[in-house]
Amino acid sequence: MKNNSIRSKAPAISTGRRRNDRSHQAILKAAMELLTEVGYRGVTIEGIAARAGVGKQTIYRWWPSRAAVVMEASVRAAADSAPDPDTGTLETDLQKFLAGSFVSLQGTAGQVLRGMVAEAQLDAEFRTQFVETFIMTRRAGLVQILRRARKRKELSQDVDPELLVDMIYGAKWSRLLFGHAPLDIHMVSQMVRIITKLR
Amino acid sequence: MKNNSIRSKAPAISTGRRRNDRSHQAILKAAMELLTEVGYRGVTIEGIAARAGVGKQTIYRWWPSRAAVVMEASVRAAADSAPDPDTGTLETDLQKFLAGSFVSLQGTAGQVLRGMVAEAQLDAEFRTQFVETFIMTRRAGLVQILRRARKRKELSQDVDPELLVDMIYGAKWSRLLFGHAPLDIHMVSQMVRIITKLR
Amino acid sequence: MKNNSIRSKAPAISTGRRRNDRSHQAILKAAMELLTEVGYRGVTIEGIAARAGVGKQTIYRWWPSRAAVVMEASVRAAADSAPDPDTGTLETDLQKFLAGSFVSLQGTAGQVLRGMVAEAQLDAEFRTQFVETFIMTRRAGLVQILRRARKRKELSQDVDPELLVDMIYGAKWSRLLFGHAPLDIHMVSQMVRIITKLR
Amino acid sequence: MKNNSIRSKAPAISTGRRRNDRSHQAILKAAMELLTEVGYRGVTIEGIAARAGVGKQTIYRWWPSRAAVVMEASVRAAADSAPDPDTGTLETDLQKFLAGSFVSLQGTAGQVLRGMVAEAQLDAEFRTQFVETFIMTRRAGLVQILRRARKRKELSQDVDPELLVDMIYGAKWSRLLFGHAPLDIHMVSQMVRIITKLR
DNA sequence: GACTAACCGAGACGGTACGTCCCGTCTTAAG
DNA sequence: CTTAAGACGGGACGTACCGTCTCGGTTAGTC
Repeated sequence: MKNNSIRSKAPAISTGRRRNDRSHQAILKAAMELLTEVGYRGVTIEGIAARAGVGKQTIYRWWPSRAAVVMEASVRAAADSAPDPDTGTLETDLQKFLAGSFVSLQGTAGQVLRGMVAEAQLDAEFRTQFVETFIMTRRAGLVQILRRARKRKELSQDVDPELLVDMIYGAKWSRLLFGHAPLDIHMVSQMVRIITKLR
Repeated sequence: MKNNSIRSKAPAISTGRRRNDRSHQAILKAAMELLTEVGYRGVTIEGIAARAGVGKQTIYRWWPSRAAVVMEASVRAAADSAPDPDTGTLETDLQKFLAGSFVSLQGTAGQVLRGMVAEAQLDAEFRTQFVETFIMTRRAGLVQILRRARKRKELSQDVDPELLVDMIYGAKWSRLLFGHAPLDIHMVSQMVRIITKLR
Repeated sequence: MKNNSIRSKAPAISTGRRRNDRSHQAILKAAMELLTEVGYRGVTIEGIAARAGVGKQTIYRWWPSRAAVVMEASVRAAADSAPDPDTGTLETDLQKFLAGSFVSLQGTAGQVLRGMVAEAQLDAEFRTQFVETFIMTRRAGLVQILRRARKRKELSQDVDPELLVDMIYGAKWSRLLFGHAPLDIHMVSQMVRIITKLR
Repeated sequence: MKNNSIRSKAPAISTGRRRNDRSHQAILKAAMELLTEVGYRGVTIEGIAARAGVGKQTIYRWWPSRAAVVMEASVRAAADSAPDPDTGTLETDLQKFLAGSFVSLQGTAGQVLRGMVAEAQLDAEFRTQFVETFIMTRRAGLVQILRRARKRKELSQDVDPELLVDMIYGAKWSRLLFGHAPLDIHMVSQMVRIITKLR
C-alpha cells in the first residue's frame, strides 16, 4: 500500500498552513484503539477527537465520515502482504493464498471488516471507496492464480474466473458475516478440493 | 411463516388488556413504508411511531430494536415462496431455484436485506435472530437440491453440500453487498455450469 | 408577579407526561448562579444544563433562547415590590420611588439587566418580551406618580408624562449602561429638584 | 475626526513592511457592508476577512475585537458633523441640535449603535472605548448649549447640566434601545418645551 | 356490571452524538 | 516582516434520537 491516505479529501492547492501529520497519526491511532476497545458501533467522532487530543473539525476536514477514518486506520494496521504465491499448481497456490487470507480474519481484523461492510450498506459513497480499496484489491490476487491455472488447463475454459472468485470469497464473507460456520483451515481444504475438480 | 411475530417478546401472562393488533399492523406498515422511502439508515423508532400514530413505548413493548421491527416487516412483505423445485436433474433444479432467488433482490427487497446485514454486524443479538430467520431458512432449500443431486450421483461425494451452499449464496451476497457485478440471469447460468461440473 | 413563567412556551394541550417542575426550578437556579459567577456572557445553555443536571433539550423545549431563561431567572430573583408610594406630594413620591429603584441596580441586578439590554439589541423577539416584561411594568409606577402630580397641579399640563418618564428612566439607563457617572442618591435628589420645577 | 483609526494598536516600530492601508480600508468596508446586510450579530471576524480578501491575522493584528472593527467602521460612516448651533436662545439651539441628532438614528445608523451598546454591555474594555469615543463626544455639544443657556439665565442655576444631558440623551437612548415610542420631531419639540421650563 | 391490570397515545425526561460555526493562535509560502 | 491562506485545539451551538418514565384514558378479561 503505497499511498497510506486512502480516503483523505483532496488537500488544498497551495497556500496556508499545512496538514499536521502528528494529528493525522494521532487520529488513526485513536480510531484503531477505540475500535479494539469498544467495537465499531462504539467508535464516535467525538471519542476519536477526545482521545487523539484533536478538534472534531480536524477530523471532518480530512475524512467524510467515521467509517472513512476507521477504514484508513484499518488499512494502516493491515500491512497487507497480499502474497500471490506461484507454486506451479493450482492446488498449492490456492491452499497458500486462502489459508493466509482466511486465518487473519479470526481476531480483531474480522470484526473491523464486519463493521466496514455494515457501513458500506448504509452509506453509498463509502461503499464505493470500500469496494475499490478493500474488495477489488483482494480479488485481484485470486484472479491471477485462477488465470494462470486456466492457461495450464487446470481449470476449464468454461469457468468464468470472476464468478469463481465471487464464489470463493463469497463463502468467506458468508461465514464471516453470518457466523453460521467456522472460517478455518478445514474449510480451505474442502474448497480447494471443490475447485480443483473444475478442470 | 406461521407465527407472524418473529421477535415479539413473551406476551403478558394473565389478565388485562391484550395486544392491540391494529397498532401492531400499523407499526409494521409504517416501518415498511419508511424503509422504502428513506432507506434503512433513515428508519427510526420515533419515525415509525409518528407515522403509525402509536406511542414509542408500544414499539419497545413488543420489539427489542429497530432492526427487529424492520425484520418482521420484511418477512411479512416477502411472502417467501421458497419453491424447492424437484425436476429430476440438478441443472434444472438449480436454474429454477436460483433464478427465483436472485431476481427478487433487484429492487427494494435487496436494499432491505442489505440494511439487515448491516445491522447484524453491529448488534450481536440481532445477528442471531437474522441468521436463524433469514439465512438458515434460505439455505435449507438449496441444501435439499444438492443432497438429492448427490444421491443421484450428479454431485461428487467429495463435495460438502454445506460448503457448496456457502459458495453459491456467498457469490450472491458478494454481489448484493458490494455491487461490483450484476446479480442477473447470466450469472445464474454461469454458476449452474460450474456446479454441474462437480460430478 | 402572578405567572412566574414569563417566557415559557405554551404548554402542550392535553396528553403526555407533564412538565417536571423540579427541572424547571433547577434550570432557573443554575442560570442565576452562573450569572453571578461568570457573568452574562459566560452563561451558556450547556453550562446551565450541566449544572442543573438536565438535558439541553429540556431547556430548548421551554425557552426559546439563553436570554429568555436568564430573564425568567432574574424576574424570579427580583421579587420586585414596585412600591407606588402615595405621600401626597410629587417631591416625596419621586424621592421614594426613585431611591428604591436606583439603588437596587448597584449590584448583580444591574449587571444582569445590562446583559438583557444587550440581548434585546441582538434578538428582536427577545426585545419585545423584555420591553413588555421589564420596561413597561417599571414605567407604569412612575407614570402613576406623575399623573397624580399633574392633577394636583404640581406638574404643568404642558408636560407629557410619558416623555418625562423616558427622561427620568433614560438618565438611569444611561448611567447604568455607559457607566460615565454614578447611579446614587445624589443623582436622585438632583433629578427630583429638576422635575419639581416643571409646575 | 482627525485620526481615522480609533482603536488601532500601536503600529510596528521600525523595520519590515508597514501596515497595508489597502487591507485596512477593505476590512472597514467589508465590516460596514456585513453590518447592514446581516446585522451586528451576524458580523464575524471570519466573515469580514473573507469578504475583504484578507487573512484573519491581519484583522487581529490591528484591532482587539470584532466590536472595535465595527466601531471604527461606523465612525467612518458617520461623518459626524456635531454642529453646535449658537442661535442665541436655548430653545432654537436645542431644537436644531436635537433634531439633527435624532433623525439620523432612524435608519442603519441606529441599528449599528444598538449593536455597539450591546457589545459594550458584554465587553468591559470595549465599553470604555465606546463611551469615550461615542458617548462623551456627543454629550460635549449638548453640555455647551446648556452652559451657555445657564449663563444667559435661561436655565436655573439649580440644574446640573450633566444630569440634564443624561435625561435628554437618556430619553433618546431609551426609545432607541427599547423601541416603545418613536424617535421623531414631535418628541424633540416636546422635550424642548420641558427643558425651557427650567429657568 | 364492576373491577382492575395491562395496554395505549402522547410526549417530557436525562443523555449521547451529531455536524457546523466561529473563536483566537499558529504555520506556511509568496512578496 | 507582512500578507493571504488556511489548519489547528477548542467551545458552544441547536437538532435528532435514544430508551425510560409519567400521564390520563381505554379495553378486555375475571370476579
